[in-house]
Amino acid sequence: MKLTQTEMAHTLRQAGYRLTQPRLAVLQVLEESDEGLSPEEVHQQGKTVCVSLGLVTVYRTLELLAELGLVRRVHSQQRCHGYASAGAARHHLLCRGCHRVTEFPCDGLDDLIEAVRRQTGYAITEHLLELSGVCPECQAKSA
Amino acid sequence: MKLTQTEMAHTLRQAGYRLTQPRLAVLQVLEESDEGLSPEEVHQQGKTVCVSLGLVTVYRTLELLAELGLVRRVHSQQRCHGYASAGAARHHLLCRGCHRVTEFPCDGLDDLIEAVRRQTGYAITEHLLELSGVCPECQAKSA
DNA sequence: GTGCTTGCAAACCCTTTGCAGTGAA
DNA sequence: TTCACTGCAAAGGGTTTGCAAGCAC
Repeated sequence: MKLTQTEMAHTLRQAGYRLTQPRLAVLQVLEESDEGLSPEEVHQQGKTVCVSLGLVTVYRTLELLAELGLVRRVHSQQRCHGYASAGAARHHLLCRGCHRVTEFPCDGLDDLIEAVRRQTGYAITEHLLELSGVCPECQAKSA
Repeated sequence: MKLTQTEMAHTLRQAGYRLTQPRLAVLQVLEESDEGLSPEEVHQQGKTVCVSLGLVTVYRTLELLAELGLVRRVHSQQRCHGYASAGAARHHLLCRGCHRVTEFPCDGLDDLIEAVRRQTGYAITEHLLELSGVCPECQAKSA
């Protein structure tokens, strides 16, 4: 699921924020990329969309967009501070070859979480599941 | 599963490293704590065990111990660079109240991973599953 | 026109590196 | 005794903050 500019504008407006070129640029970069990007990478690619884009603004924008749920933070062993466009799922599949980030449906997870809740007594409110491996394309390349 | 000093000494020796006071201190702190600790926290607590312990040594020791598999890196939305004593599992349950890190058995995960592999074609080599919520003790406190 | 937003520069903090003294084997 | 290890100090790099100029509304 990708977010359109219209949807984004609406979300920003509703939260009392303005729709600006830098914000559009950051979101566009994340939507056009399948990878989890670092702030630095977002800045580099964002400058092709909004020439005057500053790194500081990227940081502020990423924080804002993450707060609004328009982008999602991606943590992994390799790159700890990645950002990706927000889809519905919280489950990420990382390719260690090309760093692309894919989301996948994860039907069995709820049962699993329920089992853990029963065993431990925790009230579980969030989960983070990241699988990493090699995507079909990179497997083909290395073969 | 906790590691004893003897086991640790053996692991270090086998890899060609020396068993030193700072290394013992760092491991002891992580074993006595149920939380995922930041390098800074390990340093603070470690100084009660090894008075002269320096922060730099904590960083170097954590990296070494992680490499040897004696401690494990813990990533989460809140604290990105945490370390915890290594157990058998890779599944962590974080309490957002007291920051304790519990490990839990996760029987259904292999099936889930296999399903994702079939759907996506990825060769999945690693996984990271972190659940977070509120532990029973913290639930009781806030009640 | 108003004031939220931006970009630059500088401050900040966490982490890493260099080096001489120290202690484990 | 040897040399891996430590701790200090300083460098390094990524992130945040302050402020005047610039746009969205």
